[in-house]
Amino acid sequence: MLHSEYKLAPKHLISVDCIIFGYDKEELQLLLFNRKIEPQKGRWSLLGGWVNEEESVEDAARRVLKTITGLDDIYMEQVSAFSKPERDPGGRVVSVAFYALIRINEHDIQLVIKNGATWISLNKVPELIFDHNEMLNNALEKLRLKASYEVIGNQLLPESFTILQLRKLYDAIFQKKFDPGNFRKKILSFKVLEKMNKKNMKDSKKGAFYYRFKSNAKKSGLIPVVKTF
Amino acid sequence: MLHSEYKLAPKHLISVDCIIFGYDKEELQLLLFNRKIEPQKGRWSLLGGWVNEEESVEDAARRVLKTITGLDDIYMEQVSAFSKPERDPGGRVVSVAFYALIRINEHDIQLVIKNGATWISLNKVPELIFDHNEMLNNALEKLRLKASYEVIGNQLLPESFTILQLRKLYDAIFQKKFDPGNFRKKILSFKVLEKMNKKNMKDSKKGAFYYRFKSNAKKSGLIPVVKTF
DNA sequence: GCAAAAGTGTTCATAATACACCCATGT
DNA sequence: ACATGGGTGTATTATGAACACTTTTGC
Repeated sequence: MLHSEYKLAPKHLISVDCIIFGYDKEELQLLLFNRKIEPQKGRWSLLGGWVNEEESVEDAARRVLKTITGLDDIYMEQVSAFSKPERDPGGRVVSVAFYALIRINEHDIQLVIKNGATWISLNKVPELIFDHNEMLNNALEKLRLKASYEVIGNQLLPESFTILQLRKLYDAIFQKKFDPGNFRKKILSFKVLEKMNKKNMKDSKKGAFYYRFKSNAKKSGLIPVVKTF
Repeated sequence: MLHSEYKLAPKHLISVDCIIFGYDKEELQLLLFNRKIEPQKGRWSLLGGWVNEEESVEDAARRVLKTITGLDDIYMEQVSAFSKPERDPGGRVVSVAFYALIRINEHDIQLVIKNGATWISLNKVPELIFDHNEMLNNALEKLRLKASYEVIGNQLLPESFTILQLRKLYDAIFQKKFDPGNFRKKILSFKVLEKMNKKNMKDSKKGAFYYRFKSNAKKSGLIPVVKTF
């Protein structure tokens, strides 16, 4: 492109929308906002925000995530840009969607409530404004793809967790029941988890060892973690 | 977001950049532009263009692809949005990258030349302006992922092609040699190709049947076409 | 006859799947 | 005692990788 063209080119509003996933009560949860004021009062939406002059879309997403959850260093992945001219009735806005994974019990729940946000289980998600349902579906697809090829959970589960908890997370993500024995063997074969000297005595009589992600764990590349489709 | 906020929010230039892949001479080719004028004269770049007021980024990409190649209905996939504030020294521009697959012999080669574009083999790609090399790498990764999970080639090869041609395309994409027998069996097992009553007598003495993609072919989901990583 | 790709078949190693089975313990 | 998850083992099947082998035909 030419320098001279820069002044002539049209400018656009750019927003970010965040699909915020958490995990609680054996289900994937989504942080949603119920609009308190017109327009669109009472309708549900994702967390959104404008992109400022001197920031990347990633920085914008981190900024809005921080204002709502109080957390820095949230794990995020870009989903896609959404840009149909009519997607937002309020004006022509190009939005870049991100999904974020957060530990549901570590964020500032008061801050979240104050901001009018609610955790809603994935299979109870209502109709959302604009193209937010489409964004959610794209995000879920990306999350599933990621979970297929590497052991995820570090950003959704507590620091230490049992294989049962991890398996139930996978059950929730893929909406199917994984075989306990096979799942354990497969997950441990990746050698990204380390067994701790602590046992969870709450969820079973025998007690299950806690595991945590190794700090130096490398990713698996394209070796399937689970076969799901 | 609120209606009232729309007027206050900052506006940005948005561009699209296209990573245009073709296949010729047993190699993946990339359509690149050598700048004829200052600034950045002599340097190489991807095909880019501004996004207009009333069009989606996909429409913008299709539009610039059409002006350069003369083709409608080009196969495209969104790669990612690139938005570091300093990525373009000419100004703050958020760019959405797309990769496109085109049949290298079907486009208007005169139009391409007139526009100052050149096909360059993937392993001879020079340093590109801005973050265009990064865009290319992201696009290649996406293309490889796609080729891993479904039989691609419909958009890169001629309408009818031999298994040898398809295998060489895969060799080029993954920069490795696939075993002829195993590749044939695996590809045909997906049942997305149909054998034609025509033989290619050019590339072998015995002659190889031409195949083409079935028009109704369904995608494979997550069953690997080839193992590559 | 040789070379080179076409096309099929065979063998071996590895991985996924479906279970069986014993363990530990709170109730 | 028994129910429940923890954890390990195993038989069966499916898949991938390596490669042998036969076919065809232009040179």
